[in-house]
Amino acid sequence: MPSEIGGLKMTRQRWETYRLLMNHRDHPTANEVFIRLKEKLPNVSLATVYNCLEALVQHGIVRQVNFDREPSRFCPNLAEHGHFHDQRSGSIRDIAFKPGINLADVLDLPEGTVINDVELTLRGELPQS
Amino acid sequence: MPSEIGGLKMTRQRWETYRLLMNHRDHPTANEVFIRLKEKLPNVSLATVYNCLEALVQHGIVRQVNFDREPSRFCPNLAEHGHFHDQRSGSIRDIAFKPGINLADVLDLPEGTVINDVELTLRGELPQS
DNA sequence: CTCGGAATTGGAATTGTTCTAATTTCCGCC
DNA sequence: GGCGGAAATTAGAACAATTCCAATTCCGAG
Repeated sequence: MPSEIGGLKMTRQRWETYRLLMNHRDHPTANEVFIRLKEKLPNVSLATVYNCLEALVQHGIVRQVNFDREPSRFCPNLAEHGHFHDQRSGSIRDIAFKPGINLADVLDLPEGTVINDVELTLRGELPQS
Repeated sequence: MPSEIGGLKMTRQRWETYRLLMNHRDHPTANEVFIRLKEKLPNVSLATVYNCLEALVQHGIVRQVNFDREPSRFCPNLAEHGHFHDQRSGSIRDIAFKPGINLADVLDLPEGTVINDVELTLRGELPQS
């Protein structure tokens, strides 16, 4: 276990939370993380899961993704990207921008606007593959 | 009062809710709508406000806007646009796409994807004007 | 006018998240 | 190796936005 990531001191719980997100990148909710984490750390509490996720989000190590008012989901993909919720399967999939596209370039923002955070979510149906 | 809008039968409460959103387009929360609506309809209940907003959203007459896990806000601007939350003033402002830009064109989506809904939110600082 | 379905209402219930206070762990220093 | 203070973790209570529920009111067709 590294002693820190991105300036955040790693503890057992933070590290396992992070590893879990990196390992299956299926955008789990806090509660899903909690359930999975208990296999590794049987005494972990839900409060700790929230604490760890918040710490990771604050340090820019993972991103928090919100679909409407559903429970927040967590994503370790740090590249600028959106999220597509497939209404057929219920799954959530990362959506990249086309090469060379910068979101700020396609928006009609006043000169000098500072963007600190962007969230792009889509809902629809992916083609039956 | 029209008898219906977009297929939704208008009632006194739905109509006043809609008018209120159209009149000051400052992205109020359900609770803010409730407080304002009481001036016109003193006996209105918060449950009704939620019902009316839901009916309007379902019929595509207004849009529901979510910033993280904050209370939902409501917006009668139906054009495809994003929302910018100015961290300095706390205000929310509609952001149009640059002319000719279609969001689906800049995203790397599989051929045949159907998009039913898009939500784009930004957070940052608008220039001091 | 009257009946039936839809809308509205107030309050209770639900749910994801945050807070609190108590305990445990971590880490530099003796 | 033990000690002390700070930070992290824990369990459970609290909270806030929203939804549900049962009772009442409204509205339009006949």
